Amino acid sequence: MAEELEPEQLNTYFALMESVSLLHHAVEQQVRAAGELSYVQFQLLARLADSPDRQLTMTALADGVVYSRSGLTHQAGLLEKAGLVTRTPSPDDQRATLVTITQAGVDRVRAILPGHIALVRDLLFAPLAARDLRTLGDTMARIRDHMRAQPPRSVSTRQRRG
Amino acid sequence: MAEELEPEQLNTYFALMESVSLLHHAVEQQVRAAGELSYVQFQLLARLADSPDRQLTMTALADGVVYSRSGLTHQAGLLEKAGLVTRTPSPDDQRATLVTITQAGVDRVRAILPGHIALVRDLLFAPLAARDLRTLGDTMARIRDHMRAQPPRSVSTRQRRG
DNA sequence: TATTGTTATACTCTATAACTATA
DNA sequence: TATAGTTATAGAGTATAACAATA
Repeated sequence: MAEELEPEQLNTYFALMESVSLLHHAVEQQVRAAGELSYVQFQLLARLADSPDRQLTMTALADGVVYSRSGLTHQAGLLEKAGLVTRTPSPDDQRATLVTITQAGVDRVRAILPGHIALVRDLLFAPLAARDLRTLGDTMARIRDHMRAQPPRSVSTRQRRG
Repeated sequence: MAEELEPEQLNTYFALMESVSLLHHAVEQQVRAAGELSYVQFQLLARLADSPDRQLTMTALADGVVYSRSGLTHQAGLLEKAGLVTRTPSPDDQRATLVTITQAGVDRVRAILPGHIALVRDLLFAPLAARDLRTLGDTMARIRDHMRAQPPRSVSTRQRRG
């Protein structure tokens, strides 16, 4: 087992991190300009808009987007204050909070989406052939699933999700 | 002429963003645990350690890592206060500041690197075959170069064409 | 006891604008 | 005039720990 990454691995790692950093920076600006939301807030709303009944529990909503409970509480509070979501106790589990996107929230997502899609297409997919796209999608899905399955490493903080 | 992303594009976009988000979160923790640095600080030090004469101007150092001058000034100040870099006026251009990594800075990077490499290998490369790796590296390099070449969009103006 | 979520708090990061100085 | 960098400052994001309520 090599102690180092192969040069090819290192280059791949760097290219991946820089590309996504650039992409993230660009979409962050687009989302803020088109809808006055942070990217995290946009992701939360987009998720709710795509959910059955347009609602999710806090825990389900956090999954994959946010890494601390209090962070989500904070963001949900901001979205609620802006009238984009409502929070109600869950009838199924009295501990849980159901977050529901409002019509204003749906409208906000719709206002952001066309420019967002255009930007992602131009920045991320423009230089890819159809075959590259398929391969990239397969590879990233594999990596994502692998990472999701990793038990959080020994770090002091306890991770969400179980 | 599609107004939307193909489902395959959407899935690829999501898988890419979530994978890198998970990876970023993991390496951020590793870097902090092993060397008490943020990932940005680690990137800055690693870049300096790899540079000729172990030094770069502020502008060159910022490139690709940080998106505002003041942000870099702040980070460089923290690194300097920690004794990991020094800042001196450039002899070539009196306006420029040369940032030089100290031996303590090099040692810090070396303390972080083995665990960092192991983590990236386990999280990112473990599920990839040699062929996948090569393809991913090529694709991400192409995307990165494409994004680097994009003129920064004026976010206030609507994107034209596609 | 474990889980869901909130609160309070503190800290870091980032960005904008005004500024100095050099080219 | 344009560029390199700093300062001041303000706002947003995130995480920790303590907490209450429910399972």
